[in-house]
Amino acid sequence: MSHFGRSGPPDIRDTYSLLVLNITFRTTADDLFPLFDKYGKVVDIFIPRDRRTGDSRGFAFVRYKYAEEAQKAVEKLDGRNVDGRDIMVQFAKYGPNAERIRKEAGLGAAAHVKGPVMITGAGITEGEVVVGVGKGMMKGLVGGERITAKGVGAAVQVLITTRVVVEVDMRMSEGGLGAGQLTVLLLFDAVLFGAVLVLEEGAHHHAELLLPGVKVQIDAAVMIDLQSPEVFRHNINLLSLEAHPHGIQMLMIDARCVFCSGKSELLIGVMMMVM
DNA sequence: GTTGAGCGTT
Repeated sequence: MSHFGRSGPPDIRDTYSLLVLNITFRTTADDLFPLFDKYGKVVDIFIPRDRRTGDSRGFAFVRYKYAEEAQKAVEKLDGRNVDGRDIMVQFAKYGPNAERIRKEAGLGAAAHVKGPVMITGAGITEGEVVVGVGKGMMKGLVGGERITAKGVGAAVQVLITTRVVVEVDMRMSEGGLGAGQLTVLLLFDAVLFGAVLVLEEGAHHHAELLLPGVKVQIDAAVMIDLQSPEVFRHNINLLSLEAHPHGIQMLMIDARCVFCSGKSELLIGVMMMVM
């Protein structure tokens, strides 16, 4: 028997569904459970079957309680050989929760503005940061919206799950800061986990990452014009960036900057291209 | 009893 009593669809609210393709026609939910449960709380496994014959249709839906755990399972299990076949694991795109989840991902781009921008130093008062997420966002999401964060310290996380062009534009306003601008331009088509790019002061960074079938190039240029460069620091971390053979595309960025100078001009461009 | 791109049950 299954771990999940098959008396109709369970409560699927607040769950994250993975589609598991290419399983054998003999594979059962009980076979999959120990595999997937290693990476998080699996709340349901459903293997669609032929109405008439009851035969497996060769794929499964595995539902997790938490998105992070589902993501982990994708990372760890996609491509894994199970019972002689290489399974494909990806987020379910057309299920009942798919729309909600896509929205969450998009809203996350906005909502993950963790903290406020820090503006300290002589003659500098508290300022304001406006973070705009460009139009490239998936439709129905936060495209074009602007978020304002006030306070101290700035961090922006962008989580995207599809091909998209994103512009994150942070502008300092008021606060005696002079001109400060951080522009992050992302152009990507694929994802690649664990890539970390830290830009030190004045850095010019170029990295190439090669994945099976996908070439990702990351270009970052930093131009700084500061009166007092020594009091300026910034970094951009590509927290996660995954090129996925089966279509899951995800990128997470953590961009921070600290302006400590009365006059600063900063332009950071990060470009990723898939060839 | 076999097969092999795909997205969902009571």
